[in-house]
Parts: sequence; structure tokens; C-alpha cells
Amino acid sequence: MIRTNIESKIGQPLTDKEFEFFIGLMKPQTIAAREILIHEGDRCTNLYFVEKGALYSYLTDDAGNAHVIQFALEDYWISDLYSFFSGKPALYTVEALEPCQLLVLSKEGFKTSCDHLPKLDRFFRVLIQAAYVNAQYRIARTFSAEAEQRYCELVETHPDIVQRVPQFLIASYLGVKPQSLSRIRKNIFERR
Amino acid sequence: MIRTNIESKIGQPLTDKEFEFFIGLMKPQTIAAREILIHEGDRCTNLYFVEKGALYSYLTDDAGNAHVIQFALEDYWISDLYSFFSGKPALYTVEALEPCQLLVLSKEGFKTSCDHLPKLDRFFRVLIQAAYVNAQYRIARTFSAEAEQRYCELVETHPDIVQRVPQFLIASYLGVKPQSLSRIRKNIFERR
DNA sequence: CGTCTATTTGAATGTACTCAAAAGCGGTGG
DNA sequence: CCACCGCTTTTGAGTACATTCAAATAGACG
Repeated sequence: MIRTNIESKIGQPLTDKEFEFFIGLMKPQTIAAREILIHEGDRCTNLYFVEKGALYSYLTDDAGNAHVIQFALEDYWISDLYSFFSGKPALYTVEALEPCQLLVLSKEGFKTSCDHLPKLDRFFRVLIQAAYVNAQYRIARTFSAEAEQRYCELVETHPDIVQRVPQFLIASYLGVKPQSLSRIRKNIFERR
Repeated sequence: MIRTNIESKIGQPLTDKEFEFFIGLMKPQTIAAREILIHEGDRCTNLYFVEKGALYSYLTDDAGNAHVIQFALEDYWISDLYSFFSGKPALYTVEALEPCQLLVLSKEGFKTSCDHLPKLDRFFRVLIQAAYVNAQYRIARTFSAEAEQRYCELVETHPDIVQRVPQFLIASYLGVKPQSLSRIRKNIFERR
């Protein structure tokens, strides 16, 4: 639910009026599994809220290898914020893992809601701040913990993601090869 | 110069009036080399602009190892944004590498400037968005490029940092041990 | 000058990697 | 409904890179 998602992030309820105004700015969209929502290099002018389904974003390096940046299940927001805010070409590709039901907020809708609803302005601030803090924490963990420990933490904190996402994408997210994650899992199971 | 720093980030000039108002909200502060500006675990209620000197932020993991998150030389902003925005204890320690001359913006000053100066509101948005994009890019590079290449890129993009910061801190920033960075550098020089 | 810290170097170890191939799983069409 | 195909996952063997432990050298600061 997008309403509770917003309310929990800002720590206060929205009035019905505020919510109606905001939701009126969003458009529903459905996409099929494997369909690409944002192409790396294209301009990304929307924010996407996941009502149903699963997506992920990734970046392709010089050697042609893909690196998973983020997963987004129900109740997550996903986009290429760099492109969205700067107007420059997107750094990432966002692709659906399953058929998805999305709510789309355009740049204009974003501006309108920030200008007219202080709570929404606050919400989006909090959203990107949280994203920033997560990114920094991920960097720190990547350097300070072995892949096995990072995998265990992911299982603890996001069991839903581990369940629904193919293992080779989890491996990419953790920064190891699929073969390595397979061995890591083997080790974990053998130890119990 | 803080004025040009802001103007370049928002892509438009500030009027003298706007700048005077903003600069009036900031307080100068000087700290000695090795002095700690923000202690991990304390609440961080300020943003710091570096007028002169050099600082860095780091995080200490469960095993007691420090991991460098960010460097800040002249014309950089530094803080623990997580703590600053959430009001929770800081995740990072910020320490001076050299004697520093700083400009301090308190949380109230931050709010006042965002409320009264749309350009400053925009500036801080851009600042954190850029920080977020950088963090994501750093994650991607960490996974897709070897330490040697990442070191070379750092030398290219931030020669000032590489010059002024001790090597073992650069190593920590790159996610390798000081011994490894020493060997990496040896390789680079031998090849030329 | 001497002490403390940073950097370099050496040798052995470990973890993740590549290449390669087998096994498992899911979806499609006959 | 089953057989086949493609893709994911697992496993094996050898390799590469960074790590650890340890010690020597170099630099900075008082």
C-alpha cells in the first residue's frame, strides 16, 4: 500500500485530501516479465512504485558484465535517480523479473506534489536520504565482511528477495560469481 | 569558495542578498590535525564546509577495523548525513587530517536556508543526490574493476586527495590492505 | 638524533576467479 | 502428458589476486 508506505516513512498520517491529491498524480502501468522499464542511456523521467511484482536495476561495465544495483519488490520505489534528477541519460537498466503492476509518478507529478504537499516533499527527501545511507552502508559491508556473511545478512533482512530472485542475480548483487555463491550456500548448509 | 561551490552546483548565480543571508547562518570553526569532528555514536547536528584543510570519515566494523567512507578537502562538504537527517547516532567518525578551517551549518540553519532560499533548497537536494549517485557508482566500480584500476581512476579524478592523504587511508578507501596498495603501486611504476 | 608510524618487501595461505562440464529445473510444443 | 530445450545451479580443477604474518626500510616529528 502506497499510503502506508509514505506515512510510515514520514512518521505521520496523510489526510484523505492529501492522499487523494497525490494519488491523482500517479498513473498505473503494467509490464510483463523480462520487459525493460528503463534502458541504460535513455532519459528516465519517472519514479515507479511497485504495487505488485518484482524488478531489479543493473549496470553494464566496460567488459559487458552486468552488476545488480537494487531489487524492488512490492512496496518499494525504483528508478534511475541520477537520470531523473539530472535529466541526463540513465546509468542503469531497470527490468521486470515478474509481471508487474506499477504506479508511475512523472517528474511534473513529483514537482507538483513536492510544491503542494509539504509531507510529500519530506517523504521524497527521506526516501533519497535512506537510499544514500543504504548505499554507503553497502560499501562499508562489502569491504568489511566476506561474501558469506553478506549473503547471510541479506537472507536475514530480505528473505523475500532471496526467495523470489534467481540466485545468479543475488550473486551479482553481492559482487561474486554465481559459482561462488553456489559454493557459499553449500558451505552454509553443510555446517548445519 | 563556498559561493562558487553553490552556484556551480545549481547552475545559476546567487544574488548578493541571498548569499549574505545564507552565509550569516554559518559559523566558522577551526580544528587541529587528528582532532575528531564527529564521533561515531554521537548525534551529528551540523553540516561542514571545508574552507581549508582535509578530513575523512570512517566506520569501524565488528572486528575493529576502520573503513574509510569519504575524504573531504577544500570546497567539499562533509558530515554524517544519516545522523543529521534522522537524528539518530552517527554511523561514522569524521576526523581532521590537517588543521582545518570550516564553516558550520546547524540543522536550524539548514532548515532556515531551505525554507527562505529556494536556490539553497535546490542546492542541498542536488548535493545529496550527487552523493547518492557517487555511492552507487562506487559500489558498481568496486565489483566491476580490480583495485589497481580503481586506484588509477582515483589518481586521475582526485590527484589532490592521493597527494595529501596517507596511503593506508587510500587503501582503506579502495577496500584493500596497505600492503596490497603498496604492491599495486609497485606494479604500476615497474610497468612504465 | 631517536622514536614512532608509515611503507615496502617476502613467503605462505586463502578466497574467489576462470574454464569446463554435469546435473537440475521449468517451460514449450508435439 | 511427456520429451526436449534452454537456462540456472552445482561441482571439479587449476589459477590469480589479495590476505596474513613477519620483518626490514623509510619518513616524519619532536
